[in-house]
Amino acid sequence: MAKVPSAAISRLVTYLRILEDLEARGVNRTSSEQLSEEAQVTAFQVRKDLSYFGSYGTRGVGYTVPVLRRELQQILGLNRRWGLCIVGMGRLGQALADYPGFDEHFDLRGFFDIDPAKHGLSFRGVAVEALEHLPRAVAERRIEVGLIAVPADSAQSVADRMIDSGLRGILNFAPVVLEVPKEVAVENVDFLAGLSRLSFFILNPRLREEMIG
Amino acid sequence: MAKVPSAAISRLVTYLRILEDLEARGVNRTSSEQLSEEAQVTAFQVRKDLSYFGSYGTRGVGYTVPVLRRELQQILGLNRRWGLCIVGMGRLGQALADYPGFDEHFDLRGFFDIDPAKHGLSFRGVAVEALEHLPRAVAERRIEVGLIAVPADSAQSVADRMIDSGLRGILNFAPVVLEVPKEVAVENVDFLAGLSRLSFFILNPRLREEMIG
DNA sequence: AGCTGTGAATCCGTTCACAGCA
DNA sequence: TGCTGTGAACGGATTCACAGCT
Repeated sequence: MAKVPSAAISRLVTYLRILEDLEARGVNRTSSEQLSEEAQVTAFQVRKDLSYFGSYGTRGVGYTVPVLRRELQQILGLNRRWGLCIVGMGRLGQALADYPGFDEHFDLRGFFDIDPAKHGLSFRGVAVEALEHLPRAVAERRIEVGLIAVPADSAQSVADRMIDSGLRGILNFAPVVLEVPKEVAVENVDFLAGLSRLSFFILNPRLREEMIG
Repeated sequence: MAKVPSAAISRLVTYLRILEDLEARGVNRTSSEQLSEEAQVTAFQVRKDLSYFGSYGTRGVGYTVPVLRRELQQILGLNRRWGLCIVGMGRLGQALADYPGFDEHFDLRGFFDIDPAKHGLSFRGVAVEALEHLPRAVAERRIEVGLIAVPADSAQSVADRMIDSGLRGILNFAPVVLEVPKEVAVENVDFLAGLSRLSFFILNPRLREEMIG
């Protein structure tokens, strides 16, 4: 299964979300056409994206919602729950700690902060700890993914400690380009970058149209 | 200036951030080489990205930090502040309301929520209002960009009201694909999608390497 | 000599047309 | 017949080599 465009992975996440929604609404059968409308891509795109990983539909018929949902979960690794920790329990970290959306596929197993004033605060029944506890927590609680919610100037050092502790994936909310070894996966979720892009697109509606997006 | 890859815009945002940082540290001169290291792209990429918009450096010498910073601000529309409002003052909306990073280029001019219990709460000296006030606020306070921090199932209806109110740009934190007319710019900042991708990349380090990212 | 700026070449992702199967 | 699955064509983005200034 080599040669998958990385943008395809993002679209798989979207398809999965749509399928989970369809399934919750009791829909049993769908098609590349329907998925493409919901995801706002072409039906070609949907079929091609799926074909990188296998054949999950029935020709002449379509896809069975629970079947395709399960396959996509499997592909994305969302057929199991991942252990997650948050470093940086400022307002953003706290808001994320209480965000209900994690529950489906992720389990919050640790909160860390350098500020002693935060230690002992509790979210979802889990206490905030000193950052020094990170390595042990990662090992003992099977934490695989770390979420960085600290200011930009300490994000790199937090990332370093996460990697030293054995985390293999980092979700980075700080507006910096992290340097990490290639075996560590990083996703940047920098909403300030999104805002900055918005201003450009508002100024250049014509150009944005040409870019399709 | 037609034919700009849309990914180039994201990189310009990164370059700008690096330049602001260099300038704050008193650095006056830089090069495509230095910028490329910080942004983790190639120097070719940096020069090409800039060349879509003009020639801002000096051959044989490099770039003058404040000059290039100003040019990028101009291109991205960040040489002025944008009026911003947040709809959905749950924990995420509240955390964002207090996030200091906005200040440089954005000005929070309104908070809205459907829940009357939230009305009157105040952040940064601005009170939370009923969603019904949105159209008037947009017109009277020059609000250009709206940030959606509501649950997925009400995100589309909030987007509709934002567009009716005259907002031209939407930063969407809800995990849904919004339907908007093409003259409205949307950025999705869905961190759950980022997490879901992470799980895939952790499972497939080999494949991720092939994808470069 | 040195670093930027850019047309041309290459690479990669998306689109397409249609083959394959129910 | 109908919708999926996919090799081939296309187009857009990145890489490159070098021309252009200072």
